[in-house]
Amino acid sequence: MSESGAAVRNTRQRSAVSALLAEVEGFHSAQDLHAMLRDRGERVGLTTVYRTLQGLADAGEIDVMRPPGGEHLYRRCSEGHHHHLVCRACGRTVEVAGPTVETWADRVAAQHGYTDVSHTLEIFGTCPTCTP
Amino acid sequence: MSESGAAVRNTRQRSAVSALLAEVEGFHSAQDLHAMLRDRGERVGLTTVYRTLQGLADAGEIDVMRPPGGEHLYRRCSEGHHHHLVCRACGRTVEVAGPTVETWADRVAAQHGYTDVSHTLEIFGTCPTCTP
DNA sequence: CCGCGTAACGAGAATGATTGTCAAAAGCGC
DNA sequence: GCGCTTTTGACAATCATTCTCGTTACGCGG
Repeated sequence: MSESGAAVRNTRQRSAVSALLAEVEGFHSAQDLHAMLRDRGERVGLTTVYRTLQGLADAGEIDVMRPPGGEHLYRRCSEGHHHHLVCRACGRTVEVAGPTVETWADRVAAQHGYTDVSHTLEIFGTCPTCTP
Repeated sequence: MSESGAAVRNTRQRSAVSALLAEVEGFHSAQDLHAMLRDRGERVGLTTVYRTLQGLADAGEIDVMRPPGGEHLYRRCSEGHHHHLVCRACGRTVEVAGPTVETWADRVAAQHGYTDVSHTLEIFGTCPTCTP
């Protein structure tokens, strides 16, 4: 019921999604990834892609971003906590670490008595290549 | 066509939305605000609420937040640039200023050659009242 | 004060990503 | 190999937001 059993199974579809995320670069929407899998010949349902991505996100194995555009974007990222510097023209992404920010956020939250703190931070700009 | 004329008109509906935002506290969704206006007896269309909110957001008079939940939340905030510390249980919000973060973000972006930099930052936690 | 041109309004339909449903198929332990 | 349980997947449902387009009314010049 809630313990002892194999709570997570190893399925072909799950592997396919993981493998794909390991290969592609940059952020992609769920529908994007679904289309790529289909092109590869993998038969995976859209519903399953969504479910798998949510699972991976919960497990902390991938990062989720919600750009102003509206769709969720997923990406396989390096292990530690970090943030993203995204070009708003071409989408090029740079991972940046900001220990100062982490500390500051925790401190500010603590000052107000908030616990169980998390935060989201995205930086948008125009990269050198896209600058006219 | 594009100049000299009154590009923006002063309508009853626009005033109503502004007035409502001036009174309420915390973040509210567009549909939320629309319902409140209706309760007040103001006859304003949902479409107009969306349009007005977008306009105010573009003008920088209100802040927009995109919580994991999925809907856009709007709030009348203090003038300067700042961020939000939000309780994920009761929604209580604290405005916080983070000069360090601003500087850091600009510097990091500049190091990578990115220009025209902006950023979004939200801090989530559980406020003292909601802590078990 | 009156009338006109144009921006804003509003009701409903359209859009489109995400989530729910439920019968069928496939893992994993035995 | 067998059976129970999880997972899958096609399709429908949901729901916030956007679009359309005829109607309304603001603001200004006359």
